Order: sequence, then structure tokens, then C-alpha cells
Amino acid sequence: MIHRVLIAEDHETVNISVQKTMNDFGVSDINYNYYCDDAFLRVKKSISENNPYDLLITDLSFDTDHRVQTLKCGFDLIKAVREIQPTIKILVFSSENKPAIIKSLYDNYNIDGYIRKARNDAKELKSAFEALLVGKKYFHHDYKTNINSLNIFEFSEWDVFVLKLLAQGKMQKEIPEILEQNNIKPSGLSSIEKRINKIKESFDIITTEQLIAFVKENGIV
Amino acid sequence: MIHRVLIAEDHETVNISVQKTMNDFGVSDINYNYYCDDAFLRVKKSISENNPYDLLITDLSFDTDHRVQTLKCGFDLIKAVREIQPTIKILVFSSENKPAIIKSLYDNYNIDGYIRKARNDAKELKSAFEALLVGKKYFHHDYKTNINSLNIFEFSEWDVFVLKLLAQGKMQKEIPEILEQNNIKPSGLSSIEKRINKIKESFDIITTEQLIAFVKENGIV
DNA sequence: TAGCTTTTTACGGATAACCGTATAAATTGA
DNA sequence: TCAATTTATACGGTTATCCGTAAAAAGCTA
Repeated sequence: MIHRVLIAEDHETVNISVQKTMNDFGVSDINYNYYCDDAFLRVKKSISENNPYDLLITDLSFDTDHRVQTLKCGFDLIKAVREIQPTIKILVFSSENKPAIIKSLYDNYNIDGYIRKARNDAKELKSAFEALLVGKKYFHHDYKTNINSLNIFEFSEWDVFVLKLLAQGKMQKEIPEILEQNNIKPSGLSSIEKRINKIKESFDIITTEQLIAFVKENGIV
Repeated sequence: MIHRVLIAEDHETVNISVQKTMNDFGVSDINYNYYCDDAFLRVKKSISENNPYDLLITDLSFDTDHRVQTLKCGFDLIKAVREIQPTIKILVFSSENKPAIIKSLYDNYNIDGYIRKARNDAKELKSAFEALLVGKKYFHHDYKTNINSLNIFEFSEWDVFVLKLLAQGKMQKEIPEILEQNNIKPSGLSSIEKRINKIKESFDIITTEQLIAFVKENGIV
């Protein structure tokens, strides 16, 4: 069962609604914070008091303001919390819509569900909560089918590095030098050209502009 | 006084919270919709029934889904509503943070207040509502001072059309033909080159790849 | 180590983009 | 209406990318 829930969400309106949804489920013990650092402190405290949270519901992006934060975003928070309490359930509640990022949350952050802020997000949150109650992870139906199709092609670190340079306005012919300076191999212009070509082929992409649009859209860079 | 309130907001969680806030103010007559078209229909109906709304609270961006919409965003909705009921109060509740756009809402759409979805948005919404109750417009303190010191680059429809084509993999030299087919002018390759160059200059952008990354990142295409 | 495969790089011709200038068309203002 | 101004297009030289081929380097296997 899920008795204790912690909500990390900076938007007050959303925070209120999530609290309400948890309330509707009869969760008695609900805490919430507007900052990641505060949420992390609560998790630490709950462990030391032998009364740990069962579930963390967190946003990904948090606005910055005058309060300097160690944990600046949901990713940071999830990583930190997982370290001190590996078994806690984590639901991510965010408007992020890039498949690569959502996939990474499941694969690398081991989250138990992703709910996108959208038209039926309150209902989705309920579905996710119900999935957790019966010990399952939650996957939105769109992603059940689509989330692995991006996996056919693997973007290497090298790919991402080069694509980022292109997105930053570096010309292809400048990139070999940059790669050498960073001791990254291969660094030849030909290798860059060939690799970019291969990526384009894999996704039926024609121009390099289209490729940049694609990797931006999917959160690869 | 404000008796009748209409909420147009596609995110269910946010919508629920706004309803709750209105409730806390003792507003008895609250309606809400998840689509702009539905909201507009309600306004029309309320006028024909001689029971018009006092206040519209609307988001700006609405997700698209299977339901085809005439009014696609808050801007469309505001414009349409203002035409049939010029005196209605309008509060915009959005995560938009570009000063140029917010300024334009006050200047060109004649809104009565802008509340940014952020850490204290529920409290801000209350403040805005209270301002309306005493017949004033609401300005967030940040914008009171900053809102007029803006210079902005305006992306025209033509710009967006061309940038989209580039992001879709069209080569520059193909675009003149496409523009002609759509009866869009100018359509010359030179005009395209020149305009793209001008945009790049304005933003200190070097390559077209970087430009595509930029417009993707900022949701311009 | 020799012989083979794979990866990386070098090179060069073809094509597209870039960029300045010149001409043509459209718009504006008396 | 006509001249002035702005805007759009045409043209050409330069540069960067694209793309195929070939050579060189690195990795692998026996």
C-alpha cells in the first residue's frame, strides 16, 4: 500500500491538484514542496525517523529564483533520492514530451511512471497511482508502443557531441580541430561526413537542417 | 462584482486548481472547458441567454489532439470573445515567459491581467482576481517595470513557413517553387537567402543548422 | 608476425549554400 | 501621374557541403 506521498512541484496550482488527487485516493499522509532541495531534505528526514515515503511525485523542470538550489531539477532530485532510498516509488509529472528523455527516465532513472501534463493529466495520474497500488509500473499507452522504436538507432556520445556542435553553429570543417582538442576520435572531416550521412539514412532525413530539427525535437541534443 | 467565471485550460490539473481558487472566492457560477471552441460556444450561449460571463480565465497554448479546432490557442479565443463581448474581463494564465508576448497581450488583446504559471501562481491568481474586483487591471510586479523596455524580433508567417520547410528537409533551392505553388510572396531564392541572413544576424547565429536548432528550441516552428 | 577485415582519413569532382552587386518590380507620396 | 524609395529578383563568384573512391591506419585472427 501507499500511505506516505511526497510531492515536488514548483507550480502551486499543479501542486494543489496533485494533493487533491492523492486525497481522493485516501492517502492520509501527503507532503509537498516547491523546491527540490526541500523535498530531498524531507526524504532524508523521513528515513532517519524510520517513517519513509512510499511515493515521490516530482516535476522535472523547476524555475530558478532567488533561492540558490543544490538540486536544480527533477533529474537531480530523482538521482539523489534513489541513492538514499532505492525502493521508493517515483512518478514523474512533467510537460516534457521528448521521447528520448522519457525513455531515459525509465531506463536510467528507473522511474515507476511518467505522466505528461496534458488534457487528461489528472485522470492519468489516477491510472498511474492505481498501477502502483498493484505493484506495476505505469506506461502511457502512446509510449508502450512507441518508446522503443527510437531505440533501433543508437546515438553514441560521439554523435551527440558532434550534433551539439552543429546545433551551436559550428561548421563541419571546423569540427575536426575541436575533436582533436578534446582528444575525441575519430576526428577526420570524412568521418564526420560519413557518420552524419549514416544517421540521415537511418531516419530518412535529407538535409542537415532537418537532422538538427529532428534531434532537437527528440531531445537527443 | 464577479459572479460568472469561465475557465479555458486544457491541463486538467491546472483547471481543477483554478476552479478551486474561484470557489474559495465564493464565485458560485463556474464553468470550465478543455478546448477553446467549447469555451467560445459557452460565451456565445451565455450572451444569447442574457446571462453573460463576467470573467474569462484562459491559457494560451492548447495541445492539439484528434478533435479539430477552429480556435487553436488562447490568442484566437481572446480575439473571438472580445468581438462578441467587449466588456468581459479576461485573465490569461499561462507559462509563457517571453516579455514581448505578454506585452502584446496587454497592448493588442486588451487583457485585464497576466498570471504566469510558476511557484506562487495560485496566490498570484488570487491577487489578480482581487484587482479585478476593485475594477483594476492586474500587473505582476516584474512586468510593471520591465514590460516596456523590449525590443523584439518578429517572426512573420512567411518566416515560419520557410523555416518549417527547412526543418522538414527541403533544400533552399527547392523552396521558391513551393512558395509559388502556395501563392506566397516573395518567392525568389534571393529573398529567401536574404531573409534567412537577416534573421541570423539578429540573433548572432552563424549556420543555418544553428538557426533551425534555435527556432526549434524556442517553439517558433 | 603475416594476412585479413574494419575503421579512419585523404582527396577531388559535383552540388548547394553563401554573399555581394546589379537589375527589375512594387510601393509610396506629393 | 511620375519620381523616389523600398522591396524582390537575377546573376555570378566564392566557399562549404555532399558523396564516391582510394589509400592509410588500426584491429583481429591464427
